[in-house]
Amino acid sequence: MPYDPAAFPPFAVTVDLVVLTVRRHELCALAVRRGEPPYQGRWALPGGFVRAEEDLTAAAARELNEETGLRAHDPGSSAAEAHLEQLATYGDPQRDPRMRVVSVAHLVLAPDLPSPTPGGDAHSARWAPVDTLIAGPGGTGREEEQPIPLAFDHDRILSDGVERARSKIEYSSLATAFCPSEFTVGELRRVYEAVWGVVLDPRNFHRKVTGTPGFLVPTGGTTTRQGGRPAQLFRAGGATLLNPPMLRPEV
Amino acid sequence: MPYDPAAFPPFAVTVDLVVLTVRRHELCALAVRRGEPPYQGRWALPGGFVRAEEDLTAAAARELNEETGLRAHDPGSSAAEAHLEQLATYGDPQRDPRMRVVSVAHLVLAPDLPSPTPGGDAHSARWAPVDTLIAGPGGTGREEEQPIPLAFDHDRILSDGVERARSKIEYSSLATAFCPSEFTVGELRRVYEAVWGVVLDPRNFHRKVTGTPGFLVPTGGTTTRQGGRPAQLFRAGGATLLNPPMLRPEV
DNA sequence: TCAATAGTGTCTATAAGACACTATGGG
DNA sequence: CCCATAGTGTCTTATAGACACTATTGA
Repeated sequence: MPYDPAAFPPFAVTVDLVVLTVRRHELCALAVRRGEPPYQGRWALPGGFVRAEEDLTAAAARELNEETGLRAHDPGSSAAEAHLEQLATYGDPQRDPRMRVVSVAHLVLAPDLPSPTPGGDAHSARWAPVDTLIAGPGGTGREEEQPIPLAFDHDRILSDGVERARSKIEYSSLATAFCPSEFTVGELRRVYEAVWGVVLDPRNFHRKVTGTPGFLVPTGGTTTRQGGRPAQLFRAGGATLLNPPMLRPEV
Repeated sequence: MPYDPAAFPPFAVTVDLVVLTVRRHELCALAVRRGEPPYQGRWALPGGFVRAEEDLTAAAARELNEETGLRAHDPGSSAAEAHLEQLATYGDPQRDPRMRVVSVAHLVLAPDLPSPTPGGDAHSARWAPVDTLIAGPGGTGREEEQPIPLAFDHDRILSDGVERARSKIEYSSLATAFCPSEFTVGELRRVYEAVWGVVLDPRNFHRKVTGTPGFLVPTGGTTTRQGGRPAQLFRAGGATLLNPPMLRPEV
């Protein structure tokens, strides 16, 4: 196992971001339009090179802030917060036609942003329902149309990120990362329904989440922003792992 | 977002392997002794550079075969099989004092090998109980001694790999990857007990695993290699996800 | 008034945990 | 014989899912 620093093959290392949010009861991902070849004009995931003295997580957080203005889970910051975690690394030798690029993909779960178009240098960025970006498990995209594939291997990265988010809200309290800092049980339920693409029983859901210690902390306030009877407002509690988990309906 | 191929900072990319097995009722990991600086003489995880035209998974499988002779889940091969999956990527700028190295760690779950010392070019390799390599959650290693830290950030990589294995056997049938091709329910239970470090009720365990469709397929044979009444032999079934999952006792 | 959502209670089926009991080999 | 492990059955308790019912707002 000779470990010769001079003989290593050179790689470029990038970070790509799967940024997910829930808008209008739909799971949406952030996509940017490529302005140059390869894949010019196609939609892609945001991302960029890791700098020479930069940690991988720091690079992902920097790209996220440049694209959306979000800060990655930075307590005490005035900027909006989002959950950031490493997703997986993609390094097929052919994934970029120009050179050997290894991309460390990260997953971001963000609350619905007030500004529909993110700021920063991403002038041609949009939130797109994931169904319009990638084909669903049934093999068909929304409205019976096949979506135009994303650039590079970003279809696969996005699919992996969506599946990670879908499974992770089962056994963790991460679904609250899609909500504003104060939210109602009904709003949290609509997050689950949008991410999983199912309909949940409001009464059993209420009993489940309010009965799990540490999941939700009541703030004392109420809101009628969803219409109907005023609902209690909650903040995310300290619990990160849910035991027993939320059960995703199947079949 | 300028994407200039000529301006990227050069990285070295390696794969590191967390190879786990169960030997004598203990969860063990493969460790190799470093023969050169840095960290000369210290134990480390096996690994090596990704070649210029090699996929990440292929590089991990190659390193695994060089170190242990195992093949990664290659049906139809005569060599022993093991489960291989990507674990996570580690890229702290300071993790290797010589240069910027990004390591894509992989997790391997292997059955107990007949040869106690793996072959290949790893003359100073050993299977070590994970408790003797890293401190447990209580902050103490086995026998009240603090283990000597592994080279680089391999303590953290090994911890992450062990935790991944512990949680993954809850909701998947991956525990069978630690078993030979034919095994008994009792042998599978001892795998769970070794990986989780707990004692499970043999009767409830038997009812649970034999009642989960697709988990185990009886081969018709029996064995008395564990002593006592002859036990049925099983092969791993086609199911990969267990629903409902195995429950890890807590507290 | 009605429409909408919030929230509670009750029943049933499923499954986990505890544990008594029987079965079948080897020394 | 005893001892080990394999395998089955039974009881209790926790909880998911279905769903009846009440509560509180705005239009």
